[in-house]
Amino acid sequence: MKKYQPKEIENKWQKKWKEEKLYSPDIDKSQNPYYALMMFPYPSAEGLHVGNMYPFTGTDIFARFKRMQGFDVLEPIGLDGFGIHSENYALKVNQHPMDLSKITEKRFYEQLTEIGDAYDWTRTVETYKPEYYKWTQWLFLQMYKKGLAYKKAAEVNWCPSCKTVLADEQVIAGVCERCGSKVEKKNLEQWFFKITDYADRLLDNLDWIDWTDKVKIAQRNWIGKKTGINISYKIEESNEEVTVFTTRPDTNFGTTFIVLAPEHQLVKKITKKENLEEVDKYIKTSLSKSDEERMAEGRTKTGVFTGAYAINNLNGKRLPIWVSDFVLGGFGTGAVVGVPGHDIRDFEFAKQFGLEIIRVVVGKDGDKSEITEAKQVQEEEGTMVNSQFLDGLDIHEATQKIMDYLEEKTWGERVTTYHLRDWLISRQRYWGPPIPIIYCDECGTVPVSEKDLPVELPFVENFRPTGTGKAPLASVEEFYNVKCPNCGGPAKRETDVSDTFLDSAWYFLRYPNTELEDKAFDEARIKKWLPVDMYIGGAEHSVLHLLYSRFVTMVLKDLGFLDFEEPFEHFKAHGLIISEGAKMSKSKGNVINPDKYIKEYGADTLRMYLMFMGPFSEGGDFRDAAIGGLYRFLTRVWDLILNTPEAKETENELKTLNKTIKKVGEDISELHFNTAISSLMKLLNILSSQKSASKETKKKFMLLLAPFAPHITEELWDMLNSRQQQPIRPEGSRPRRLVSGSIHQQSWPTVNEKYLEEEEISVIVQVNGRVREQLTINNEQLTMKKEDLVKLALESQKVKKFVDGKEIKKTIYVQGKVLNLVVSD
RNA sequence: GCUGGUGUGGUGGAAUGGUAUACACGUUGGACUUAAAAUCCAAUGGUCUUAGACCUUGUGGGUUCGAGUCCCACCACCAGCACCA
Repeated sequence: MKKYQPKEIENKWQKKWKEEKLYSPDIDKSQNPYYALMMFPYPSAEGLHVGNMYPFTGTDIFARFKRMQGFDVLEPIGLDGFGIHSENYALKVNQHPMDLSKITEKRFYEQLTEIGDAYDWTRTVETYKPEYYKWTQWLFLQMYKKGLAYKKAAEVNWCPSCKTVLADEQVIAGVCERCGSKVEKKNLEQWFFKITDYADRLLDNLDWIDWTDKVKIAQRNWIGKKTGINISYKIEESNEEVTVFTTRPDTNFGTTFIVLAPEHQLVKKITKKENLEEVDKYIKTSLSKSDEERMAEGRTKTGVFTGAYAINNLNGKRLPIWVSDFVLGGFGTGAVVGVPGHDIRDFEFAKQFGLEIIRVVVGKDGDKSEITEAKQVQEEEGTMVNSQFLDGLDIHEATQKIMDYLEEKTWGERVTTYHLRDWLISRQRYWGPPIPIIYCDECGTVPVSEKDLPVELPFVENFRPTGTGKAPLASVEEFYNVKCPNCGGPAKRETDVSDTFLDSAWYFLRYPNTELEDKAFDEARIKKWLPVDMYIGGAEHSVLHLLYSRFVTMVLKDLGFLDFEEPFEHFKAHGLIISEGAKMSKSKGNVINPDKYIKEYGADTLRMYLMFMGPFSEGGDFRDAAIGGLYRFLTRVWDLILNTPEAKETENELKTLNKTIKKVGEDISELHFNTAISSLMKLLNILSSQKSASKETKKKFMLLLAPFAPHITEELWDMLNSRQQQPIRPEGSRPRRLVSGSIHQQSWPTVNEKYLEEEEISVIVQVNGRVREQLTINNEQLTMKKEDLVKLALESQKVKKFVDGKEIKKTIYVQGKVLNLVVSD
């Protein structure tokens, strides 16, 4: 009797699958394409931990299921090895990223092989290889041609530790997404992509794409579309006007002051002589404040009076103009109206400096008194007061009415603003694709010609970031000194590299096209394989990768390269596997290595354990306490298939089997792997308790288990069918689909509806909503009248006991489910 | 502060408004064994001495014949955003 020894069988099949190219669909000839993709990973040389393994495994189960459903599944893999992440690690271990990437790649692919994922190993993508980043640079050029890539000087986020600028999306609560350092502001000239041009489309499409809701919500919030109005005020003793942006013009009769951002260009023009010194001092200190200092200040308001006044057109009220850094230069018009009665920040500011507070809204608490405390500040709801023609209106009605009024008087203009900013893509680092731009004194900014791509990243011994605002490539003369492609005169290359998120913003287009050298992608292949049918990944990329990819896809559509504008019509976010209550990280020392579990129990057990732990969309805390249970399950499966006598199938067996086929299929489709596994366990329990199973049942059980535990099922399938040796195929030919071939090329079993019907139905009998009895009725009795059923129920002593001596007031019957008798007390 | 989400046995978790605690782990008892491991069988939410009854899905209300599920309020935790006007 052969024992279940995972180690022996797993390596054997992994090798065989790879040799036979079992999971490589014919890209050009596939009739029924299905593209299943797990979000592009950026592994480090340290290897994957079980938290990393988790989403790969779930995606693989789903993809294997789709393959068995008859699709030609493309399930590719690759890695994003460029970027700060990999470079910082290289710095830490003091190795060159170019050398390190080779180690990382090897280790990563080995680990994914060991876990048994069904990747198409013939078409991998690695972002740091010139044959890939050539096309990343090509993408930059397309952006440039379309006028969507531009260079400007701006206040940008600077990470002092990574020594590079960062995109807004990469600054999390004021710290660098990668290293956690406090981010500073720096004024630098940088390349941007005009993602804001696509804000509305990025927002509107969210209505129809099938994505995990919380990710859609995060994108909506990030795009942050708001409609409001720009109102202009005349400034006393001046020809200037100040324009403010507000979403709450309804409260405009409550305006008592105006505040400008320190960098607002009007500040210098309107400040009175006697206030000039103080204002200058304030601006200097506030602009030199680091984000850290500003955060430390919290909500405490600082500010300074300019001495100037604006006039409110509505009521002629004089509004003192202040300067404060709670107003952001980069949002709206960089100026706000101060309505301290109905905006908490304005209230704090007014309190700080003793400015007037006027109530113009009464909330539902009915408080009409003077506003002296923060808790009286009404922001969300209420009725207008002290506002002339707005009095008595609900604030939302008032908002529309006054907007109409202000526009009619030409004192204001409705506008839409966004939280989304343009995507800053320059990085002053080494490990990325050089931005393909040349600067010529004569011709100005000249894009590198497409035929000259790639602009290869040279091997630079000292790749350390400089911290000067210039990239390491800026000290490599042989790199940056070039001839202008236009005039032939001396010119210099751009020495910044692009953001690694650009590498990953289009990789899904490359997978079906990896061997093409003369184009990024082939039109026919794109038509066949894209958009991605199922995309699975982490919710942490809601506003990074997922937003950028959508933007890039839209641009490529507008340029005529694609015929769709949403790359991922179905996106499901997976949960996170944490450890000891925290995300796994080397620094916390809570990383769990999968290798030891694979060694001890095998990959199949680990796969199943990870999936059984809880819902895939939730993740969970990894404790290995229960992993033995899954190993036991697989051992019992082994025993069932090989050592349990075959017999004619029983009625019960067929019923459970068909129920399980239905349940497992539905569950995998919805990524409910944990419940799919539990129903497989139930099936096993029934088969082992009856101590026999038919050959057909055994086979179907194997098929259902195959996506979860691909090795053991392949081995058992092989034994069940006493498969003959595969004929030796000519070099490079594709494996034929053989009837007795791999289990992973078989069809998913179909449900026989006949066995889903129950001929005995149990109806529960409740008295006053409490369960008292369970009646078993047959199929014909299902349609019996309520009255008859009540009679039947009353025959039961258990029911009688609770009904006797009481009046039955009401009966409710839900067919085949529940009968509730309502009796008086 | 804002926006989402979560809260169920000793543990991970399951439950289209209709038998709460499926499945698994753990624990206890038993079988096998000289013994242990492995395996198999049984029990396993709580209270009351048992038949049986009552209680139980974070807390408090509500809707309903019937609520873990729907509504309101609150508490706790998690995630994302945040001086965005």
